[in-house]
Amino acid sequence: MTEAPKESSERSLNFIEQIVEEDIANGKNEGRVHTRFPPEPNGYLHIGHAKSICLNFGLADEYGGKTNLRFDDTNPTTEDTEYVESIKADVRWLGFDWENELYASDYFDQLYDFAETMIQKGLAYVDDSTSEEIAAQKGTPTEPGTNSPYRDRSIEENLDLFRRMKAGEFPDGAKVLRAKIDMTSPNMHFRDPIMYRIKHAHHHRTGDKWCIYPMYDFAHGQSDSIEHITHSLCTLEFVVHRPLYDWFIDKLAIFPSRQIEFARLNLTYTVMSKRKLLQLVNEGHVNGWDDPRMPTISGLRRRGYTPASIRDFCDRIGVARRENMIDVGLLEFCIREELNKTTDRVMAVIDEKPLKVVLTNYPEGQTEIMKIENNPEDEYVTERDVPFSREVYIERDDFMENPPKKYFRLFPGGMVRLKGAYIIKCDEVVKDDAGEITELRCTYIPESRSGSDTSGINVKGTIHWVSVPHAVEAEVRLYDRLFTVEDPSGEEGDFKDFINPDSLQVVRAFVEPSLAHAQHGNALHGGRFQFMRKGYFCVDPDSTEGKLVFNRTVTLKDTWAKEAKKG
RNA sequence: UGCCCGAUCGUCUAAGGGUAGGACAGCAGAUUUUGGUUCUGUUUGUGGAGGUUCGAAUCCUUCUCGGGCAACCA
Repeated sequence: MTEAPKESSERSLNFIEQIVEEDIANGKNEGRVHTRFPPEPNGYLHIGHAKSICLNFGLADEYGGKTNLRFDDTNPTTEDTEYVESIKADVRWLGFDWENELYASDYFDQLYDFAETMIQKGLAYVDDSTSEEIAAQKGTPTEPGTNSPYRDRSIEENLDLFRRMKAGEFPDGAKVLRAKIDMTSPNMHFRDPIMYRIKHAHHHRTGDKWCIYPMYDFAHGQSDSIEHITHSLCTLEFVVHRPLYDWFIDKLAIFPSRQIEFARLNLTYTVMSKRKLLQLVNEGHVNGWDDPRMPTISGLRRRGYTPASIRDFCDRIGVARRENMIDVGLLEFCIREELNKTTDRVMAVIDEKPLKVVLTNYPEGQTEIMKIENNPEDEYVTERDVPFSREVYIERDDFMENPPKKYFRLFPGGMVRLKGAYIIKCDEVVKDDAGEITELRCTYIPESRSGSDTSGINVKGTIHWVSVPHAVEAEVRLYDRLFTVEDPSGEEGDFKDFINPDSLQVVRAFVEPSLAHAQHGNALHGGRFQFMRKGYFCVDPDSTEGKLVFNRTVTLKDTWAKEAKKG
């Protein structure tokens, strides 16, 4: 028996949990809950799969059950072990552990026997029609189909032919095994669906043992059944397949799993179909499956997303049967919320041409070590050393010659605090012949040192900075949404017409020296940081000792940008 | 034009005959050495029409709208 489900008074259940609790209450399957995550190993996992993974593993966890990882590998021509490995890595990275690692191909012998059983019951026949002829026989959703001329072959002939298909006597496409149901059924899937086809192809696990392979519709339901899956969760497009699965299960008299369909995840400003993602990769619109702009698990990982933030996201979006389009802002909220608590604050001036600030009254050659807190969110706040000197870089955005109202950064005659250091006052703007600002000459207020400020001066703005002689140069990759419209797939025309040309911006930055040896991966918090006032960043795997590369995971919320836009 | 799903704030998601609630987003304010965080307040919703009922988001009818189904793909 499983543990009793948690008291339902407080928590509201989603429709799947309600079904599961009803089933448990009714003593169905002895109260057992066993789910499965069934990817086809022909592509990389994306955030939509994460929803399914969290659902399946989460449900089993919640009700003391188990979850199998099962690869639906019934089509050897599109599948590969490369995908098997990436899928396993992604599921593990998300934080889940499967009960059994299984493959639909484990059941090929069993499935073959099921097929013979169907023939023997007079419920399946070998059809010599071409695929075009079969398509024509199917009719259309509004017109009934017609029977194949091979539909009434004898059981003996069907058995003989099917065995010879298995033995490799016929070329690809010469024959198929079809279920004998009803060519006039209003459900297209009941119009004598194909059960087996001939493919003389090498399978990634069974090698050359088979030259006939079952169709998904003749493998999936039975695979669930064989594994005694109690609740088989899948997406809405399989609703119309369910009666067929139930029909096979019934005719074969095997364990009936209960299929429950939910709406797949759609995210704004991206695409989620494997076909479209593959196209983006193959046509070079992105740099591979793990491009940080991709909604793939590997892309999100490289972008700096954490497993916990993705799980939290999947939790927040809920699950239902209506079509949905989730605001990508929710995903960003989830990662900000976690990174705000876990990352150290550091300073990076992200600017191709940063502004040099010279403190005219600060002694030449002097260096002070400022103690700056790492993360104010920590219960026990720690500090790090940041060198300060006569010349510092700031971002050009943090200075304006003619500031608008409510601008409280630096401007001529104005004052700001350099984070963790001194308040400075802008005395002079130096320009080159072209009129471009090359340098700011400022004075610092010696009594305003952070932590021992006796100046009595109150400034509105605090900006970040990096000491020029101590600055470490780095490459920073700034990412924006991959598409310019919320629903590129729903738009007229090709979805690729809406690719955002500015989704990747590579810029130079100068970072504080504490980051000089920042590393991808194993370092504290996976090499993730908050660049103060800019956003959350992580060290990219391209980074080396000599050349730092950071990815921007997400910006900080920027109410000033919003204000400035209002005008 | 057949069959199958579905329709609750801008976006998700609760409420399963008895006060339409939460999250994100938005807006306003407070705090802040990050225009961040945090805190407080707040705008916004049951697709239409009938019916059952003391009472309907919820049950019934019907309309409208959205999505899916015609691969030897999964």
